[in-house]
Amino acid sequence: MDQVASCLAALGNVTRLRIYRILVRAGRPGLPVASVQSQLSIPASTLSHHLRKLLEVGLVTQEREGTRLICRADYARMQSTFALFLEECCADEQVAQSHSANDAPCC
Amino acid sequence: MDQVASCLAALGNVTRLRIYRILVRAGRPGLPVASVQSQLSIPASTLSHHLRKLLEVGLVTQEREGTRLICRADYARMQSTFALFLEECCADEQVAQSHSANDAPCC
DNA sequence: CGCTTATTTCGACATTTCTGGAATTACGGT
DNA sequence: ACCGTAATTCCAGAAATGTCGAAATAAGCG
Repeated sequence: MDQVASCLAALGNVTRLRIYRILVRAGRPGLPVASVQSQLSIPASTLSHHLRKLLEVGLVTQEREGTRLICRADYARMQSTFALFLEECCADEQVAQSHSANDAPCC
Repeated sequence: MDQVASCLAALGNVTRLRIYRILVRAGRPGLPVASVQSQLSIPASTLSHHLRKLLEVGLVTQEREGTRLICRADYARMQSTFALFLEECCADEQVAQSHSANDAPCC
């Protein structure tokens, strides 16, 4: 629960969401930090702070490749972050006797 | 983008995540505020603040039923919040010539 | 109307977050 | 060893967030 919340909090910032989106789109090969920066035009220190937060919660991994640092989205962590909602949907719902027009299934 | 970020930020707090989870599990019928409170044992004012934030971003709706206020998770908003990631996964990925053992598809 | 239950608003405080300039470390090439 | 590029850490200030008691508002009931 805490882990999910911290991941969501990490993504709940427009700048970090942009960063993460870029990495998600980049797929397995990932991207060097500088390449991410060039797509966002924000100061390097700001980017570094945000990347660190994404690293801390495990949504992103880094691997050094010579002078550059490759960032990749961790898809497993992404999956486990969102699974909570989709799996538990209406788990506690009481079955109603009569179904009205508004009773479309929620999931 | 901003909307998605604000929804994720709203869920990126353990207390609000618990509240939202309870409502997601409750399904279409929803739950009155007091019922949510009894499952969390937090002060009413604190709960009210968090509920307001969930309302503001559209993740939760409220409807008065006599003296009680029924809260429901908005499943459409939940869907649109998470869709971004699953849909855009590796959209920008370059197709590699050779596939190594680590090249499992990410989505 | 007055009472009770349900819920929100107000106010105030401590804590965390976001931002970015300046200095620092990391790495490879010459 | 020195230089240039890549990236992080340090620092500091402004702004937002989380918490909750006390007071206020809303709705039904006798």
